[in-house]
Amino acid sequence: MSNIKLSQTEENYLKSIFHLSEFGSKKVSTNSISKILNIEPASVTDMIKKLSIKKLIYHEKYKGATISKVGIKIALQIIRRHRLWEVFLHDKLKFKWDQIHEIAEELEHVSSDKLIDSLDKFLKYPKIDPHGDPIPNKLGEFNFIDKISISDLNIDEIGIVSRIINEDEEFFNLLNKLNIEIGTEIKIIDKIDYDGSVEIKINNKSVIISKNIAENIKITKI
Amino acid sequence: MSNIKLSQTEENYLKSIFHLSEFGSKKVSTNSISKILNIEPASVTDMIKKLSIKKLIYHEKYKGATISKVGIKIALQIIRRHRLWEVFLHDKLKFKWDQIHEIAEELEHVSSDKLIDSLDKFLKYPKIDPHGDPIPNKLGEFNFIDKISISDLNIDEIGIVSRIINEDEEFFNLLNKLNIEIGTEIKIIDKIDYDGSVEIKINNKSVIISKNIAENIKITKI
DNA sequence: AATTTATTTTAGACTTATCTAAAATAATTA
DNA sequence: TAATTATTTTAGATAAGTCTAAAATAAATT
Repeated sequence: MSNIKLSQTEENYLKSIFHLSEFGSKKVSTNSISKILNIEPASVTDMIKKLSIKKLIYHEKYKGATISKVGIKIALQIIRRHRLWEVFLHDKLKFKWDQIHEIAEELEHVSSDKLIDSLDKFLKYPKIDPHGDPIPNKLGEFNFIDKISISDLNIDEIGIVSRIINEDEEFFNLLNKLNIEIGTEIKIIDKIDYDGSVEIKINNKSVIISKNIAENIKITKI
Repeated sequence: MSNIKLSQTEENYLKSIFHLSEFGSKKVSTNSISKILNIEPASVTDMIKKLSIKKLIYHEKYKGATISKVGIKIALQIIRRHRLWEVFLHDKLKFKWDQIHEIAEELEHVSSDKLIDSLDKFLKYPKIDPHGDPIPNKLGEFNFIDKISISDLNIDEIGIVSRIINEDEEFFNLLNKLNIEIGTEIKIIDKIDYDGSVEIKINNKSVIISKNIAENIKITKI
């Protein structure tokens, strides 16, 4: 299998490149990696060379990087590890939704496959993490995520909250206050043309949320 | 508290020095660290200097190192993390006794205190790890471990297995075969003068074990 | 006590991952 | 399209952690 042993740093670059490439479909610029990882572009160039040599990405000078098949496969395993640990932290250790990401960033680099498969089993093979993001299985397969947000529903339509984009503590607190979590049923009461705000009903209580908030909450239409 | 953030490498050195010093009571030689960590003496000297500057150890040129109070405190926290993860791997993920050490070596470096305290709670504050070693609490306190082994008992005395020294797979398999685990009651039937072998009774079945085996099994006399 | 052996340290080099400053290339705009 | 601006790469430097070879010191042996 993916017997290429990568350093934590290489894993972090690869994961970022995968995310930026939107599942491998887009070229990724040196600058965008630089911004996401908070590392100078010159350093990014060095690592791009290194990952190219290992054939995890392809790279043409001055033209951005593309992640390879093997690269995608490895990235998905890192994401699998990250999300399984998030489930563990949230469900078992009772961490709050907004505190799990940082710790999972460290745990995801622990390299034992057996550990991850045992953890997966222990957690009963979860399909999504606490943010609603899908968890790849050991083959890298996963369910595609919902692409529509509350803003995309029409009046009187109903959706189930499936994913939270923003991972800030403030956003978490807001959702708490609104009684919104993964699985919450939301009905659209009104859409305000003026600024894109949306009036929604949750547990029979109606509130108005801003366009920005509405766009950060992905839903499955029912 | 111990807000000094150490690298994984520094943590590993400190842990080794702590173990070699026998709870801080003995001077530790450069060579002994070198052997335990499989790193050349010259490199060990460099790290000794580094840890000295941070006051985690004291060091006089050519005279060995002594671990400091602060060093001990930090070492105990690393050991706490290691052993709690071992309990998790063994009890929750159902790893075998001999497969947990290596993975715990990685997990112990994940640095969140909140993570470890939550894990401790989740595991119901265990006092010993699967090898029978004591787990320090968050203040670094722990129960002292038994210092006598099967060899130290006299004929007709009874002990409870409290700790397994040797962590090899072979030794694990042997114990499995003998039906010996932490908590097993063992009675001394005979001690063979010729080579120090010991005849013992486990669950009413009697076997003879070599001196070496007997010395690797610590017990609490009852 | 003098010599030999073992241990520890110094000196200098290498790798990984980073940086800054400058050069090369690409993209944008006037 | 020429000039300006932005992006990317190169060149050279630095810190952490390692190495080998040689020097310094300590311990053991004759």
